[in-house]
Amino acid sequence: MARKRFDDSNCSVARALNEVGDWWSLLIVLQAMYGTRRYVDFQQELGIAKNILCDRLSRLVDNEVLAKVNVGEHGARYEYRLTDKGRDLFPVVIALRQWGDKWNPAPNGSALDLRDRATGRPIGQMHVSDADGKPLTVRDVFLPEPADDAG
Amino acid sequence: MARKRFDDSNCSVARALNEVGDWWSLLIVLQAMYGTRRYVDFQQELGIAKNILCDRLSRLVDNEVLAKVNVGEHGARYEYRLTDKGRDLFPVVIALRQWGDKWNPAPNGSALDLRDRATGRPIGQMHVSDADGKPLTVRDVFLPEPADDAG
DNA sequence: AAATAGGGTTGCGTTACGAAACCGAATTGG
DNA sequence: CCAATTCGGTTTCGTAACGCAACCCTATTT
Repeated sequence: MARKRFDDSNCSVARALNEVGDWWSLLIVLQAMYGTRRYVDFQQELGIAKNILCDRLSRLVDNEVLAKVNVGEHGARYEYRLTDKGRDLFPVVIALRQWGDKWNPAPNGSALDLRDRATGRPIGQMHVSDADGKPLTVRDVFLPEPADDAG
Repeated sequence: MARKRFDDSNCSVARALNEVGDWWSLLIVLQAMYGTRRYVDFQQELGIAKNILCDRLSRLVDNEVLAKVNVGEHGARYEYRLTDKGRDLFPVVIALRQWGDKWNPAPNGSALDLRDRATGRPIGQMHVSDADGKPLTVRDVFLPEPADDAG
């Protein structure tokens, strides 16, 4: 039986996981945010199998998270670039990173050190907040249940 | 060959995905945020196979995202409750939800409507920001590459 | 001409996933 | 007290995904 998919789910989290909810896709997006654009570079830097990389890249392109651009002068040379949709995953990736740093610190103790390129200052901790910026926890928020299906 | 795992990865995103990076785990956490605590309720509300649910629940318990509590009066009745670590996934889930709502709106057009329980006001859009709250895009931030391995 | 790099595809074995069946303890109903 | 149902799983089995290695074609470099 096919792996469950949630294209038609009423829950946007489920639909989001449908596109980037597997082991590799978010890591590829992260790597793209590091500046990686070439197939071979993704392959070497992530240590991912080539067929899996092909599959994930084309799926991300299908979902318009990445754009495949032919940059070859004579023949074909491709770049996979983040789209606006892909760049919009930035908060997701950073939230995951901060969670991982907090609860599963690196074995070697190296800390998160993301900084504003312009000012050199570290980025702030992400939080859910109301319109005024007041932080909200899961208990403060009313989460309407989805209508009927998964998630 | 075994599915690649990233327990020892130098990248906190990879380590985070190691714990909640599969199809179901985040949906289970989300469901727990909705208030679900019982095995059967997870099973029915998510439509997940029982063996997969068992596996994911015990893995989430192992990773201390959920806590398994025996609430039985006479015999054994269990509840799976979010830990602090699990509740800390709130920004991740909300960021994913907002991304999904923006780029893959629900087929039926129903919008996100998360509100502060106290004030009744909707929650704000999540963003990466500097210490003063100034929003930062992926281009504004210097992302140090991990030392050597995946992600 | 040979070697190398880029961007894949194909085969094959192992692992994970999903559905359904089954199971023992606990609870509920009569 | 007995039967049926609920709870929280485990087992079995077929399919899908993953990971590796090998191969392939084109283009560039030596």
